[in-house]
Amino acid sequence: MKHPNVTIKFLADIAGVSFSTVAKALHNDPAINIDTRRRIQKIAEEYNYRPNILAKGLRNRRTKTIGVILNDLQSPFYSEIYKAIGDVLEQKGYTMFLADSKYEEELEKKNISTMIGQGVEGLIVSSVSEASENIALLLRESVKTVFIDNRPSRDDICCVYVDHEAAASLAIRHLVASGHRNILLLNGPENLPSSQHFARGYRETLKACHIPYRDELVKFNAIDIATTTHLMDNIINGNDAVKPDDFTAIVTLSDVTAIGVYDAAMTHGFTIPGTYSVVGYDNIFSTKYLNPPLTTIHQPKEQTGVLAATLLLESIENQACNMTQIILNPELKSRASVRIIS
Amino acid sequence: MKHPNVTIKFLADIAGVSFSTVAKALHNDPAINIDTRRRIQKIAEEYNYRPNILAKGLRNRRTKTIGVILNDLQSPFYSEIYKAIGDVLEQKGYTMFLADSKYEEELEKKNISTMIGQGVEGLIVSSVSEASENIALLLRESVKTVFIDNRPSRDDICCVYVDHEAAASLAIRHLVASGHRNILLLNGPENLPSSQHFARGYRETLKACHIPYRDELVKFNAIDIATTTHLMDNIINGNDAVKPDDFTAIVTLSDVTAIGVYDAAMTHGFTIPGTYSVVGYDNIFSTKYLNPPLTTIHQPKEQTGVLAATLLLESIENQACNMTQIILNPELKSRASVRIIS
DNA sequence: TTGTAAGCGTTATCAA
DNA sequence: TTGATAACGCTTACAA
Repeated sequence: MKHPNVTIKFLADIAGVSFSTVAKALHNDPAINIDTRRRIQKIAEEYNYRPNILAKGLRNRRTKTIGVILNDLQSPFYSEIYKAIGDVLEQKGYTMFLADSKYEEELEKKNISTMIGQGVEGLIVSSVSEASENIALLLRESVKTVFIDNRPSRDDICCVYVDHEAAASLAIRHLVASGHRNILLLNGPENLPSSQHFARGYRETLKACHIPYRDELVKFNAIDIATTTHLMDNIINGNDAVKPDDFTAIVTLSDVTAIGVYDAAMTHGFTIPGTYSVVGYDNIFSTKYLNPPLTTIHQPKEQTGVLAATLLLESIENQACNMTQIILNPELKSRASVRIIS
Repeated sequence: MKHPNVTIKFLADIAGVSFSTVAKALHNDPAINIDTRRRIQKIAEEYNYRPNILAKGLRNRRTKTIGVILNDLQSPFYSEIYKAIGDVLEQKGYTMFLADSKYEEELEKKNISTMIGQGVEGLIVSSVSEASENIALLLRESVKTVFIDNRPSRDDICCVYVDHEAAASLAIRHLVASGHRNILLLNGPENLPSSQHFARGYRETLKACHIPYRDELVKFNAIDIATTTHLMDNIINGNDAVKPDDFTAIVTLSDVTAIGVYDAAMTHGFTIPGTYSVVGYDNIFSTKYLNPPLTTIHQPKEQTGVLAATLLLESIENQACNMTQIILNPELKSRASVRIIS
């Protein structure tokens, strides 16, 4: 019942023909007698023959795999993106490697290296820092890459991203329109490109609204609930440079961070939007059902994934050096976590 | 600056030695003169040499890749699991293929086939139906497999899962203890093994509580918000066999489905737990912050991923035929979505 | 200490 | 219409 390794050679022995005849028959080469072809195909089926992609790839330089490297596999924001990527790939017959860089530059570098070693034909990366662009740039000749989730510093690389400055602006203007002037920014890691863009949008918009910018109101931190809760603990308890009365609203780089604020609200008994108004970013699916429903800036996540994958496959299949840069627009979802103050 | 293909042969030319000397030097073979070794390693570094994994894999039958096949990449439930899987793999130097079967048997089969073709050394699968076990069983000789998220029908395969019957029992008993006797079960797809186990737990527990089982109170449906909302619409509008007054509580196979009920509550104006009490399953991270916080049955997702990956790697590295079956325990998280009625 | 040669499973070219 | 042969890049006896 069990056969050691069902290879072309193995089938050739069984069929009593040469292995190259089998190869041709399996490719339905019309040069081979139609009956022999049929017969061989039948045998292949019977023995459950599966071409060895490694050998194939070695020979053809094609592996039909692409790598996706993101900063947090668990985040609903990213999962919606690679869900979409996976769908496109599946449809086009590609397989997806997935790796988590955890916002760590070293790990990202390692992931890129591993994927290239695995022979991926393309890469989709949400990079940790500007530096990582350089890595990929260095390697661009060998692997096509599409960057997502941030605007690269150079314009000769392919990317799909949402304008984070515009997003921050949307958030700030909404809060200002609701009467807020002291806005705490709970940003992501400092080296993260999107953090930087978001912070710039925050600064510029405050300026445009004639509100003085205060450096201490911008916090760079890891994007997770525990870190955020801890930070809020410190603020509420007076152990931070920022005091509880220094702000009336909070803007976050991510809905996950916003949920961290909700968590702190539960433990410290402050209320949203009573004590603090909160505006998130991403619009992950559960935010609509939070208590209170979170006002947030929507990112077209599925679209990001679809576009990135499509772009990548196109540039792979056409051997073209694609430099398309697609900028998607954020959108305000006004819900109940912002209070109007006088 | 750019070199066509940095292979061992290429390095050999540069170093002026034979290619096998290079191969050995790169493996730090002590047979090679230490100076030559150093020199070659330096050159390799300089030219950014990266061994071709395809060739390596072809030769060694080792690809250092494993495949993960799940039913819904986007679900926070699964993402927590493969986050954990990815962490274990990364640490052990493996790369992960990820594929989505969308609860479709055909797609699952295709995914398994693709992964095997890619030469994965192992597979972690949350299978769509009992049938798919057979597929993998058939192929067990070639690829080690660990099943997660459901109890297989046979006991000679390796798996890690939470006892869904126990979970359903926990949910039902909690509701019964709160005075509920008419409980709607919003289950998953009918062929899904976990749906079946959950339904059995529901039935058995009702029986144990001396509550008559009513077949029409069990709904098999896709696990997503839209489907659930639609179903609830029909019920509320009287377009379903089940009428709005037929039940006072709802148990769901997944927190995502529970959120669908929350969604329906918003549009139809019924309240949770006022109109209906709700108990979810999975304990995905956002449930704690919903309005109201969702009472749910916790599954140890991270642990599932870690155990599955560890088990798999062990059986790969020891060439052992591992048949461990690990059963994890669910846990009630009592929050505010269940009302006590008299 | 270094080099030669065979083989992993394909594909593709050329000869029979 | 079929078969022999070389090549993809690597590992590993074995020979020099």
